[in-house]
This record gives sequence, structure tokens and C-alpha cells, in this order.
Amino acid sequence: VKNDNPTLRDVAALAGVSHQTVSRVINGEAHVSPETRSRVDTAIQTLHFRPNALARHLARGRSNLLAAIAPNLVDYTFASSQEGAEFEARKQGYYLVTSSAPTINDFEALIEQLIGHRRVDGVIVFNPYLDSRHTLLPGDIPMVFCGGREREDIPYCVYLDNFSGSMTAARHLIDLGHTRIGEVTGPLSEDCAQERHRGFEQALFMAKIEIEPGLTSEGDWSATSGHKIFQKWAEDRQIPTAVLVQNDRMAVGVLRAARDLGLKIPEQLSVIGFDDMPLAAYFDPPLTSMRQDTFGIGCEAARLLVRVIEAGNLPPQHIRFPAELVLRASTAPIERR
Amino acid sequence: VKNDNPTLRDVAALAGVSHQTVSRVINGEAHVSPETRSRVDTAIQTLHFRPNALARHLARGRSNLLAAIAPNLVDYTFASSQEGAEFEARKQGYYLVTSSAPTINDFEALIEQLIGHRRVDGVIVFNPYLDSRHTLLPGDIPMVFCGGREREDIPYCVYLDNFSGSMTAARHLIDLGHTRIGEVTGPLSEDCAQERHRGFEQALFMAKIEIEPGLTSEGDWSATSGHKIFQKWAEDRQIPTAVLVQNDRMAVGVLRAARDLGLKIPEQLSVIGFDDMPLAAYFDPPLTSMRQDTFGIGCEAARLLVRVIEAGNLPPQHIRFPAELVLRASTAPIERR
DNA sequence: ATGAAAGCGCTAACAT
DNA sequence: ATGTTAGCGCTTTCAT
Repeated sequence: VKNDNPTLRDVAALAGVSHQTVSRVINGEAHVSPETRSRVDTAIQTLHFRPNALARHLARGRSNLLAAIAPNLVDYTFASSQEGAEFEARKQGYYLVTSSAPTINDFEALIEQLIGHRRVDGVIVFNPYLDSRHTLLPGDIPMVFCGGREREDIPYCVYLDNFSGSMTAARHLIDLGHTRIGEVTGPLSEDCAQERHRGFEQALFMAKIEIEPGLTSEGDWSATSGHKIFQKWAEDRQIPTAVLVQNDRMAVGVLRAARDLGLKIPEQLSVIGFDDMPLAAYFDPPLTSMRQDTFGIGCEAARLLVRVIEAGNLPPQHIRFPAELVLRASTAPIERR
Repeated sequence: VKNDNPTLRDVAALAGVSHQTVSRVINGEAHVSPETRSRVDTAIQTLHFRPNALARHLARGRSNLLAAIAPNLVDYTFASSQEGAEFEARKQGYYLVTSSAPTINDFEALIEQLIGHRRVDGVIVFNPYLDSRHTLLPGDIPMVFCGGREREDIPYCVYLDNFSGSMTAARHLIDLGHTRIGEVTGPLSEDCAQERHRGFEQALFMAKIEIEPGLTSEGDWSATSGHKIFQKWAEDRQIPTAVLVQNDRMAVGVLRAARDLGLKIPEQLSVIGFDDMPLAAYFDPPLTSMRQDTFGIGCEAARLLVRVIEAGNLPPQHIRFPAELVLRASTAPIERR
């Protein structure tokens, strides 16, 4: 008894044609007569035949699998980019293998497994860090890099324009009349934090506002770190009238620390975050923030990767995404005293 | 010129053995003499040989790929479960294909692609909904179900004990002296919301507290829905002294609505959420909630799935995870007036 | 302990 | 328009 899944040859036998003709039919190739085609189609239906992807992949030398490697899956920005990448990949007939690689060692092991063994046709690398882990990739494997700035050294990348985004954020505070402006950065070992910092500097420089030493501090993206930094500023009796915080989680920490100190927001302190995470509107007060289209970034990355894979020789592409100011209640014009 | 990746045969030629022997070596089989083994190993090193996963998969009839299908990737609970599943899968030599399927149609299409075409060896299905999409799976494909309650009809499942968790939450409010207790549920078309509701009812029943009609309302998990529901209660002049909210996002909405109405929390209103999402401690006030080990659930699901795949005939397994009360400042004893 | 032969289920190249 | 013949790079079975 044949209990297994039907193969091309079973279909061919039933339809009374060669297995090659069946192959032509399932691949929608020309040069098959309508009658033959329909006979084959019928056979496919009756046998519930579905081509075995593994065999197809081996024969074609391609797996139709993409990998998306990010430090983790739970940060909203990564999750949403991966969702975008998966969405687009599937549209194009590919599937997405998720791969969390917090450390560079994990990354290396993953690359070895996914690419060394030819499991995937290409990779999307989300690398917020400054390390150049992408250089661990064999040069000939299709790769799209998602980072925090333009990378001249990488042929294909999709990135958020953190520099301009941060300038916009800083300028918003400046436009509100603030001149004592603090900054809570992410780890400066990350591109994204550096870029946002550069944008901040640039905006203040252009407005001829001095950066107050002691009012730029480095956090770790966690709410707790934002909280601690603001407390420290208060202890040092250095309280700005506005703060640009490089992500919303830390901004929430700042909000809380400020309120614990009895500061009224936004009357006595304006706070602007970054990322516009889903609950930004639900903090107290609702958080002004910089929105980024993380889902779109993921989509573009996947679309580009598929083009790289299928085109063979695509000219370099650098796709930039802007960040957009979302006004809420945590920022306001400075009060005259 | 041979520019391609080396194959088993290249290694064999270099080592002066048959390709079969090389196969034995890379698979760590016995019956290979130490000298031969080391000769082969050397050849592997010099050629940088890595077995082609596709070929291996075809020959073995297995892909070493698992699929994790969830409604989406961005909800923290799903993301973190997937991260757990991926972590465990990789430990076991498998890779994880992520697959978002918000609707049952997406789900069906995905199943057809992933399973019909033998792309994956098994699937983890996260189904919070009441629909029985898992029945769309061919019966013989290894499947682990992650849901909101024990499922007698499914051989392998991992679930959060929402019923008991919700009872615990309700009892916490009761223990604080509350008797007018409201409830904001998720969509009752979801298992998880139903179970949490049952737990709520049960706790109140056991404490001989009547459920006030009009104080149990159905939201959609969004902060906005929690906000609206509480406003509605206020308009109807029906304000409880405590609310059990079935997830933290809606709880945040309730918090905000209550504060907008001038209610002091927790003095005038106790609020308990569910899920203990990362920022729960950073709301105002910090949110008391029920923690669940979503990462662990994902791990267990993957581990179980691999066992199902490899054991061939595993007896049914139902793995239960408890929810745990995390006390913060949004709940307090009722005030005497 | 090692090798030869066959085959996994498909696609590709060539013939007719 | 269709069929024939070879692979893709492994594993498996069976000899030796």
C-alpha cells in the first residue's frame, strides 16, 4: 500500500504523461497543450499532490528561506520589523527564519549554521551595535543591513534617519523656547544612540545653544535607567527645563522620576521620547515622541533582499526612512518666571 | 575551476576514501577507524566543508524546521513566547519559521504552504481564539497547541492557567475588602478571556459576593477600550471600588480614565491587570498584575514538539503554567468612609 | 571498517 | 509539445 505523499511521478502515471510534463504544469511553464495541462491538473487534484519543497529546493539550489537576525524578538522595534519582513517575504514566496542573536558569538554561530550549511538564501541583519558583525558574513551571500544610519561600506541597507529625527526632536524643544535642554542617550556603543546624539548636538549648535555638561547622560534603554539619570541630575541640582530622551522606555522613567520630585509636566519640564511605542499615548502625561515606521523598514528590507537574491547583480541600494514628530502633552512652551 | 562549495565527494577524494565514509564521519557514526576519521577531518578542515542542509533534509525526509504560528509578532506575549520557542528549538538543532496569521484564512493558507509542501516538521500553534483552526491541520503532523486552558481534545498542549490566575487576582481584591468589583474582559470570543472571566466569577461566588450587572464589560485588549469602558461606567454612575482588568494595556486605559475623573488610585480605586508587561511598574501608579512566564511557555512548547517529532509516538502531554501575583501600588485595602 | 549502488523528489538540459 | 537522461548532495541499504 502506498501511504506516502504522492510524487510527481505518481501524478505523471495517473495522467499518462512524463513526470517532466507534470513539472512544467506545476511551474506554469509554456509549451504544454491545454488538454495535457487539464489532464495533469485533474490528476493533481485527485491525488492531492503538492510538490515537496525540500526536493525542489535541492534541485534548484535555493531554499526560499530568509533569515532575519536581530538581538531579540521582544523589543517592539525588532518585533515589528520582523513582522514586516515576514509579511513581505511571504508575499514574495519566501519564508522567514527568526534568529535572535544578542551577542556577537551567537551571531557567529548562527551565521555558520544558517549560511555555512546553505539553509537560507539570504539574511537581514538588524545590528544596532557598533560592532561590525556583518563582516562575519561570507561576502557572496545576499545580505541587507538594517541599522541606524547610512552605511557606505554596505551595499544594501535600510535605515532610520536617526540623525535628522533627533534634530527634529531637539528643534521641537528649542522652538518651544527651551535653552536648558538635557539629553538621555542609549548606550553610545550603539550606532543609533550615537546618531541621535549627533542630531541633538547639531540642532543645539545651529540654534547657538550651549550643551550643558552634566546634562547629557548615557542610559541603557530601560525605564529604570531613565529614572536613575533624572534622579542623579536632581541630586546634582541640575534640572533642565526640557529633555530629549532617546527612547520611550527611558522617557517613561524620566517622567516618573520627575513627578516623584514634584515637578509638573509639561509645565515645569518638557519631555520628548523616541520610537512612539504603542502605549506612548497612555503615559502620564501622554508622551510626545518621534515615530518610526518599523514595520515598513522590515518590509523594505525583505523586498530588497529578495531583489538581491533574484537579480544576481543589483546596484547598491540605501533606503532611508524618516522619523516623524508626534505631538502629545509631555512637551510645552517654557514658562516665563 | 571549481568555485562552488565543496561536497562530500570532494572531501572523499581528498581524503582518499569513499563519500560514504565521509558521511559516517560527519554524522559521528561508529565503525570508522581513528586514522581514517582523522584523515577525513583534516580534509574537511582544509576544504572548509559544511554539509548542505537541503540535501541532507531531502535524503532524511526531514527539514529540521519548526513553524510557530501566532496571530502576530508584536504583542509582547506572542513575541516572548516565540523567542522562547526559538531558543529551545535551536538548542535541539531545529530552526523556527515565524508565521503571523491574524485570520483563519491566513492560517489556512499558511498550513497549506508549510505543511502541505513539507516545509516544516511540525508546528506550534498559538491560538487565543475560540475557533478551532488547529483542526485544519492534517492529523498526522506533529503539533503543539498553546492556548488559554486545558484542552482535552488536543494531544499536546502548553497553556497558561488563566482560570486560576484570574481567581487569584480576584481574591486579592476580595482580601483587600472590596465588594463592588468591576471586570474589564478581553473579547469573549477568546478562550483566554473566557477563562479569566470564569475565574473571576468563581472567586466572587466563593466569597459570596454578587457580581454587579453593568460592571462587567468587554474590551478588545487595547488601552483605548479600557479607557472607554471606565468612562462609560462613570457616566452610568456605577463606579466600583476595585477592577480586575484582563490585560495590562486595558488596565492602563482604566488608570487614565479614572485619574481623568479625579479618582485617587489606589485610595479610591484598586486596579489589577494581567500579563505583567515590561512597563507595568512604570505606570502611575505602578500596576499590580498577574505575571505569566511567556518565554517559558514557548520553550516548553518547542521542547515538547521536538519530542513529538522524534519520539514518533509520545503519549499525550498537557503542560500547565501558573500565573503569579505581582504586587505593586495600584491595589490597596478599601477605605472606610 | 569500508565501499558500491540506489534513491530522496524534484529541476535542467537536451533531444525529438 | 513532450519525453529522456542526468543530476542536486546527501543518506540508506547491502555487500565485502
